[in-house]
Amino acid sequence: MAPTKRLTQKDIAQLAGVSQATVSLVLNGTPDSRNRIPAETRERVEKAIRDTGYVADPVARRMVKGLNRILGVFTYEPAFPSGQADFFTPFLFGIEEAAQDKGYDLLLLTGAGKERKIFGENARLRLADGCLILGRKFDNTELARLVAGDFPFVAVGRRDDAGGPVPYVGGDYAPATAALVERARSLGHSRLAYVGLNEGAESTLDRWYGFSRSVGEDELVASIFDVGRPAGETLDILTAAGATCLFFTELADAVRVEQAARERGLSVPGDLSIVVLGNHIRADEPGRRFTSFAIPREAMARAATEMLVRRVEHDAPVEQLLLPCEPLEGDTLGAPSSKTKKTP
Amino acid sequence: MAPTKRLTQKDIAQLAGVSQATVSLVLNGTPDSRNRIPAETRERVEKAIRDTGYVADPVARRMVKGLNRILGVFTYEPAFPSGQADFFTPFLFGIEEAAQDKGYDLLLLTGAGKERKIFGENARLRLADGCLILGRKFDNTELARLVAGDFPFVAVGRRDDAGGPVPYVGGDYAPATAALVERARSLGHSRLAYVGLNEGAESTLDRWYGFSRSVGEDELVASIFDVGRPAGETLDILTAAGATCLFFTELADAVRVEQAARERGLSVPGDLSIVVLGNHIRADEPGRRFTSFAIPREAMARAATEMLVRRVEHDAPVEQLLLPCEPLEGDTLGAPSSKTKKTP
DNA sequence: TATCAGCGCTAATACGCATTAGCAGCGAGG
DNA sequence: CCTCGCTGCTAATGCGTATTAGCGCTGATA
Repeated sequence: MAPTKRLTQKDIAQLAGVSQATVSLVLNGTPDSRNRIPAETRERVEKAIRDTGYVADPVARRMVKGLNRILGVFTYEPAFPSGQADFFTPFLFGIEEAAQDKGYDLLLLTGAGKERKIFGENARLRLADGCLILGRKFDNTELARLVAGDFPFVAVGRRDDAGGPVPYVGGDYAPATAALVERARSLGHSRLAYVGLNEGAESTLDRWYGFSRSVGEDELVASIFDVGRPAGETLDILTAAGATCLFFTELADAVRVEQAARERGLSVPGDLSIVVLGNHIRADEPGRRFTSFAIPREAMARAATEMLVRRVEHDAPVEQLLLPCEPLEGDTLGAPSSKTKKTP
Repeated sequence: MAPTKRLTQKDIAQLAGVSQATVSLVLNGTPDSRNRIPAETRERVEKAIRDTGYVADPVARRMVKGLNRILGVFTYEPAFPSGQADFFTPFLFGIEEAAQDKGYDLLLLTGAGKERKIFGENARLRLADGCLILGRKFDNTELARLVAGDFPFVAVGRRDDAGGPVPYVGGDYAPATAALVERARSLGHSRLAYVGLNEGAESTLDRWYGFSRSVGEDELVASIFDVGRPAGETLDILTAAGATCLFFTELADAVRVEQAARERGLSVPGDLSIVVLGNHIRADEPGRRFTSFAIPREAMARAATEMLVRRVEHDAPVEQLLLPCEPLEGDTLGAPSSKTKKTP
């Protein structure tokens, strides 16, 4: 049996006793052409539309021209992870909210059956008027192609140039990181350590730059440019170097090191301060509240959506926006004690 | 900057010195029609395609095929709540997974700007090929209209008839509830109590029916057909009635009553057993693990998506599917003690 | 030699919509 | 009486593709 037939303008036209063209005019005629259709006729058409719930086929509409009031959302990883921390949820919430405000629906590109690629067999993306791109890790080739092309898009999260400026809304990690360094310094810390990658994604780089630029030559007593190392080993290195305040890019590392420290009888922040660069999802678990800064995910997503709408509707120029990250007090940063100045 | 004109099959045809139809046949002819194009010609066409990097316009492609490969997702509440428990996430995950499998994208209906209604000013629903409907609470008028219409849809969660059978995938709460009652009975409980609504949503009714049908006349010693009542009051009533095992539909009620019980020196499940009818999101918090049953949300969503695809593609008949809910052992159901048989 | 069956390809059409040109009717102005 | 312009609509077209019907040709068969 054939799939259910879609309702078309022809059907509406028949119901209202007019031509297909008239239906189209009623739906989206310019003020001048619309004026030429008397209220009586218009109402007949509108009634037929209301009765049937007809909506113009986005595909046909897109073909002939113009906008669908649909924003594409492309995620490099599945948008709704089953396990634990859901990275995308706050972003999606912000996007949904802004899209609803602006009167757009969202098209979630699923990566249909295969690996997630924007440009695949099917540039299905193009059904939407424009597209938001999310993901921990972007494919730079694709990004360059997007930049080169003329399809409106906005990245959530700062992205480096890819053959041209990338429109984005990101978090301003560098100053937020610097502010935390300053705060540690003002509490009396002068022996700092950094644990995290110093290369890779832009968000990672920003943290490292923000840190390294605000830290004095002799303040940085140890760096571990790696993540996921055994906590004991990490702690050995850092305490041997006499660090009094540890900066982590990864919450997981911080959690483990904090635990290891306690097991060795070191109190946090009494004997050792710990700072995490950026709040991570589900950091709001019972127990420790790490000193950190807030990543305004929802606000980023809203701003990105609004930026995209500007680009779609008014062909606005490329914008790049970094939103400030407020410091999170937490309870893992305090004044240094003399006890940790030397390895026990 | 003038948008680069999109490359079309006509361009390729010109380059290869053939007709547009030939290009299309080379790209996606059936084995029989393809055979009729000699290798020499095919290669000329393919070379032109390689040289130019031509890709068929997905929009035109979908247009002629009549299928958009888009599934609508309508939620009666915002899909991504910022606060606390996110009801929809597991559903959305299942939907995304199944849609990706089947090669569909998802259109999140935001209810563009206004109150969420399927049939509103803007019945954008029909943008998609079919639609999944989620929500704690449905609008029955709208449901009836959907049933009467010919737009393919599937509800996630059982829904009663609305002028006709509603296609759905739900959780089979009644037997799961009955199984928990049976389990309590086999542990020796003979004085049971029920706390929750006995009217309203189908999911609520199912629990009550499953409970009331499997409970003997004299086993049910107390019922509170309400939710959100003060815990102390609830506990007073139930213990006065001599109940040894309490069944809750709402996790929140159970949590508060359990706490109240402990404050009165009653141990759970030592002195009082508590059962929650259905696992709720974030029930996996530290502390108590209530005895309950698992609602297979992801599986429900996957099944619903697949059902919808069947309806969209093959005009399959209405199906109604209930998925089993596995019991969750938990630690709040144990053998009754004599201590609770009378109010202290 | 007339016929006919492939072969290799193309013209034509449909998909659903937006848009433009323009038709029929009518009252007003000349 | 003949335009002219306005009103209220419709026919026709094009978007880029998939698909079908069918054309002209060649070589084999009757």
